[in-house]
Amino acid sequence: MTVTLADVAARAQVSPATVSRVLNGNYPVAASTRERVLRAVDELDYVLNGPASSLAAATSDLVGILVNDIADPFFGIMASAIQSEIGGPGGRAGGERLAVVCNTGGSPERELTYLTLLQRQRAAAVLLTGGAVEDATHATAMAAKLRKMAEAGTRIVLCGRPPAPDTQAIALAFDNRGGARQLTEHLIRLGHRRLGYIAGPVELTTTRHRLEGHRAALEAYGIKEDPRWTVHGRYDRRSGYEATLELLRRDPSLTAVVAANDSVALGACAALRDSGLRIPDDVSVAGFDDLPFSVDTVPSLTTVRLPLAEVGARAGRIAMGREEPPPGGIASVRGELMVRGSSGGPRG
Amino acid sequence: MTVTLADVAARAQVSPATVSRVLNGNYPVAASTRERVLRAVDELDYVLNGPASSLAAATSDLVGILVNDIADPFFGIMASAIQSEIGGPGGRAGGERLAVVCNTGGSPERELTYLTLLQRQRAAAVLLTGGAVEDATHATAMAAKLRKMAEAGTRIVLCGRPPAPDTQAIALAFDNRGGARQLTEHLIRLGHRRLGYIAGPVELTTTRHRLEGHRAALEAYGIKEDPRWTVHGRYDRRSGYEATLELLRRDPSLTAVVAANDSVALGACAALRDSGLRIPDDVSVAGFDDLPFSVDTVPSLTTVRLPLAEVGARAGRIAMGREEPPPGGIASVRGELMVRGSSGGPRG
DNA sequence: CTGTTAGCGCTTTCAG
DNA sequence: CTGAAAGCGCTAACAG
Repeated sequence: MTVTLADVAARAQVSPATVSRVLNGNYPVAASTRERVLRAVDELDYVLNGPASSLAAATSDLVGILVNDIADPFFGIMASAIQSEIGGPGGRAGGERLAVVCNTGGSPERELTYLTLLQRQRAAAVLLTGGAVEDATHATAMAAKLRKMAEAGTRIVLCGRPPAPDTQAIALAFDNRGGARQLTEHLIRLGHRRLGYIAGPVELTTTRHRLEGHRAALEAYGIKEDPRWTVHGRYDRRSGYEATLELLRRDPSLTAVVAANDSVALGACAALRDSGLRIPDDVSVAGFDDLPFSVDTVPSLTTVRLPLAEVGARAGRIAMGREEPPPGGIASVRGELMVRGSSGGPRG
Repeated sequence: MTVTLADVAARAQVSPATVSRVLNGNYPVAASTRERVLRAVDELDYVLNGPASSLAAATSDLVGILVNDIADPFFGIMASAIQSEIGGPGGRAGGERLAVVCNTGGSPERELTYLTLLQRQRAAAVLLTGGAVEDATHATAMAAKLRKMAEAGTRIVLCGRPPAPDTQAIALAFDNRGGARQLTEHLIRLGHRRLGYIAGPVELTTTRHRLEGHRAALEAYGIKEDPRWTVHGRYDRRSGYEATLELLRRDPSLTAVVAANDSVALGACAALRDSGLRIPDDVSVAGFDDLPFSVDTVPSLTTVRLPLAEVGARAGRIAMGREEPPPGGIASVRGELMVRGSSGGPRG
């Protein structure tokens, strides 16, 4: 029914091995023979059987990219960059690699499930993007799984995610702490002393690091933090809206709101406006990431730019073995403070 | 080295066949036996070999989701919804399905390549999202490939994409034409007579349909279109910015700008502001899709809401055979006009 | 440069 | 309910 490599071989009057060789292009074959095989492939409309090929070769062309939220451009941009470096020729069997992105939704279970699925497929590489969930049990399970996959020959690269202990996985991490600190210091230098902070979900490393950077800045300037000034939420617009109303309720005298990321900042701006407050005249707002829309908000958003595409591309190349990993297997990538219209001196 | 099903069988003192049966759960096995096998699996830390399994069974748990631009929330939202319906239990071998998204970048070649890759993997289903490229050659190639995949047992579902002729693929299409028409009619009723239109790439169905709807509205109101009023670009912010400047250059008397989608509208707003024009006092702006950020722009964006998540979820269920396809295999999903602050009566 | 020969690890009749 | 045996379609030594 379905045409196999043997059919092609018969038609081209060569052995199956030869067909395999021209298809994989990793072995010398006479030009005329290749020609004949290729023609047969074409005439028969033959498609290589991936599973059979992977089984025999004990590797596959699958590359998995795990993201926390595929609907968030933060991940989309990284994933896109990674894929662009992986998609090209270079895999086995005809060249192309199948770079696929898996959406964990931020759930540790789904993350592990996807890894298992990828492990089953004998994936060539796996890239994990964005913050990790901080939970001892989960971290242990992840480390064990990653180690096992690495042993089985799967390359593991962490992209925009902190290094995983007990795993010799390559990590290109963002300096969230440093970026957050810079951002808050900028606000403090403008004269702000009462700053609200909208943090992400408590369990994420990204959340903790950014919050730590924020607090380090406060401390450096001798500002004592009021517990009412911090609210936790999710990394989305809606959460930013609600958290801002909550902050305002707790302390209407805040002069600045620092958001966990740009989407949250967007919601914060909306909440402030709906509360009759002007930005930045009454309250300054700052985000994080510098997503594409951030320059277009009104006023445009002060934020920390993360080189998402660059890091994604680099991670992709490292995963493909086309670029040297950073020394020690770990690199910290800094963000860049982008001062824009949403931040100004405090009112009064 | 790597533990196989045979190892598990030995340890559990049963035959490989039995292990396979408990793993796939599609065959009666005594509870006590199952227990023993599961324990062995656990103790040995056994992971099913996907390729081997797929080869023997002639199917796989892979489900592919093709998107034009993974960095665009339009696709991210659909992909996320699709995955949430597919990820769950229900696949072979332990339950989970591997739902993966493939980024074509809008390139016909990459689209075809991904399909071939998915075809090789004997994917269980493939979902194609967003507009299709209108090119006779490509359309033919696509149709042929889709047909072949369908014959091989792969379910094909088009999500937010017009039906593919000569393919009995299920299609859940968006009524882009109707939505665009409504939108432009809204503007016309506000009094606008000179409307610029920023279209997407010419080759996409989405672009053509939206433009047709826009023109139908103009015609219905007896407005003769000036060729200078239409500019083509890409579906992103940058393109919207540049196209708007171009429109303004061509005809400074425009009172409204209709954008191909919300991202483009965002760029249009920025360009208008940078040109010293107020929205909507001097120029009204409208987008399409109603992405999450659109309600937060200033002024908030008048647009057409597309039920991306709902359609994605439905497509996912249909692909999994958990929901009946629409009658005739084709459904047209309407958008909803969202009138917001960016549209008002023309100046003067 | 090309053919032959064994499997890769799992599923699935077919018997019991 | 369980076991034995025969492949699934391809790759990779190993010889020529």
